[in-house]
Amino acid sequence: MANYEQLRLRNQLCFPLYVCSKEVVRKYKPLLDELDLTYTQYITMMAMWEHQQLSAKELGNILYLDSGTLTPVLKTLEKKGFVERQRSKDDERSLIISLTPEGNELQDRAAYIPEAMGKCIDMDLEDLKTLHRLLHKFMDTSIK
Amino acid sequence: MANYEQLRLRNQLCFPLYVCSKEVVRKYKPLLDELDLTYTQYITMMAMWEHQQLSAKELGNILYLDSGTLTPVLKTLEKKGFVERQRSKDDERSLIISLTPEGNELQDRAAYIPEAMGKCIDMDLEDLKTLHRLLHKFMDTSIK
DNA sequence: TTAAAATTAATTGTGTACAATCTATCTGAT
DNA sequence: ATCAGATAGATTGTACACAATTAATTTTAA
Repeated sequence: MANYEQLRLRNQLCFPLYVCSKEVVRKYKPLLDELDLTYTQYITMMAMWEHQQLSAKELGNILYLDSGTLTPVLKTLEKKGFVERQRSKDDERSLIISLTPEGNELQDRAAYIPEAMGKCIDMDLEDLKTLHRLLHKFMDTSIK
Repeated sequence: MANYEQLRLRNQLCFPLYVCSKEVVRKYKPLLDELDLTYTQYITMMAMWEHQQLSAKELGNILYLDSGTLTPVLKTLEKKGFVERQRSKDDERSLIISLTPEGNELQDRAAYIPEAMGKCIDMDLEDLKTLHRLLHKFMDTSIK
C-alpha cells in the first residue's frame, strides 16, 4: 500500500489553521454571549466601531464575506438594534450600514474582551507576535 | 469618543486566523471538486487513509468535530461509496468507519493535492514552517 | 441615446459547526 | 442482579459560508 506522507493531517498547513480558527471562535463564545453577539456579528461590529459607517460592499471587503453571508448578519444586527440599514441616496444599489447609539455603547461593554481572550492563550508574547505577523503575510500574499 | 485600539480587527489574532482558514479552504475547492469531496469530507478521508478503520468517536477526536457535524459527513461519504458505517459487535453504541476499495483508490487521485496547494501559496518555506510550528503549538497549549 | 455590460444586494440551495437534547447501550457499585 | 451514571451517536435548531442565480440600478460605449 502506498504511504502518502504528505497526505497526513499533521503535515498539512490547512488543518491546524482550520482547528485553531474554530478553537478561537469557541473560546470567544462565553464572552460574546454576554453581549448577545455571535463571532461573525462581533467582527462586523468591530469593523463598524472602527469606521462608523460603511456600505455593505465595503464591509464585505473588510471582512472577506459575501452578501450571502452578510445580508442575514446585518438584518440580525439591525433587529438587535446595533446598526441601521438604509439605501444610499446617491446609488440605490448600495446599502449603507451605520451604528446606532446602542451599537456605539456596545463598544464599551466589548472593550475588555481582547484582554480576557489574551489570558486564555497560554503562549509567550513573542510567539504570538510572530504568528500574527505570519498570518498577515499569508493573507497579503495568498488572497486574491 | 473612545478609541479602543485593541478592538481593531488588524490587532486581533482571531481575525487573520479566521480569514486564512477560510481562504485555504477556498483554494482547495477546485482541486477537491475533481474528487467530489468538500473540505470537511477531505480531512475525514485523510484521517481514514491514515488509520484505515476508526470509530466515529476516534474520528471526532482526531478532527476536533462532534457527532452533530460528523454524522451527516459520514453518511454522505457512505453514500458516495468511500466509507462503510457499521456498529461495533463489541459495543453497539460505537460506530465503526472503514474504507471501501473506492475510498482507498481515492487516495491515489488525491496524492497530488498537497503539492498543488503548495504552489498556490507564495510564501517562503521558512515562514511556512514557522507558521506550521506555531499553529501546532497554539493547538497544543490552547485546546482542552 | 440607448442597449449592453457592470455593479450591488438579496435569494436559493448545499454543507458544515456546534450547543443542547435524546436514545440506546454499557459499566460499576451496591 | 440491578439501577444510577456514563458513554456513543443521532437529532434538532440556529447561524454561518459560499456558489450560483436573480433583480434592480447604474455605467459605458456604440
